[in-house]
Amino acid sequence: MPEGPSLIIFKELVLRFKGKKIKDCKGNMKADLKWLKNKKIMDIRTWGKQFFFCLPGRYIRIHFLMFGSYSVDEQTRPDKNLRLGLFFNKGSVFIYNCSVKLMEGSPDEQYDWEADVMSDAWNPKKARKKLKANPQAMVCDALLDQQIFSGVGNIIKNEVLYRIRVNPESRVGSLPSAKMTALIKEARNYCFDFLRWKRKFELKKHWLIHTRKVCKRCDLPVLKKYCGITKRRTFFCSHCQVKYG
DNA sequence: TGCCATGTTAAACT
DNA sequence: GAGTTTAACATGGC
Repeated sequence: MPEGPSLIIFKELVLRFKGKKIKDCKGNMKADLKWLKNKKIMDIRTWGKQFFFCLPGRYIRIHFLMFGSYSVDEQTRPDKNLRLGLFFNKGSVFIYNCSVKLMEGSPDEQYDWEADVMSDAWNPKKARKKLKANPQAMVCDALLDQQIFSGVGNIIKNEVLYRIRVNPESRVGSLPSAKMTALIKEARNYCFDFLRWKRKFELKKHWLIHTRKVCKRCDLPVLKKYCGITKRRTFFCSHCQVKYG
């Protein structure tokens, strides 16, 4: 669930509640649930891996973390682990196992939409500038930096680096200009491929390196290592992916 | 069956 | 106080 493209699918699923009033709400989230009652959903947005129900003067921020899940128009009663359940005149949204917070203001004032790889406002030049500001960072860490590539997660990181043939432990500042361009371009491109495959429930089928044992290009064993300061699971081919810096 | 993981925050350390 | 490590969240897949 958690990576950026998956949030787009969720957003599309609940978009019909935009403009609707919350008739009732339930759940164990740490917030004043009563306040939500009778509030109108002014807008529904995402920023990377974060999801927002915008209300007058406040917004609900949902982060699905690693295991978060949702269901829309569930026919049965929500189970006891329900974090947040919103009931409308027609339909409902249930959220489980995730971080839910009621925030002041509007997400518009608080998030840089140009950093969201799934957004129309995505600004590759700005990403390049941010990358150059921290040249000693490893590319595997840079791709997971939500301030630069909001929405990119670990699977996307691995696949992007394999696509552009760059070793995950390369230093950002040592990348040739063309590779830097490819990095930024593919980070977004892959997210849209991810989205397309995810819709068809065939995401895994398209993984070229993530969790694979053997490199598809050269047949050598794929390396698995917990790279960078993020120490996330990283799969790569040391033969096909060039190390810079 | 048990371990591990698409993620982030905050507490608990040094 | 700073930077770093660990715990917590909780479930499905292998």
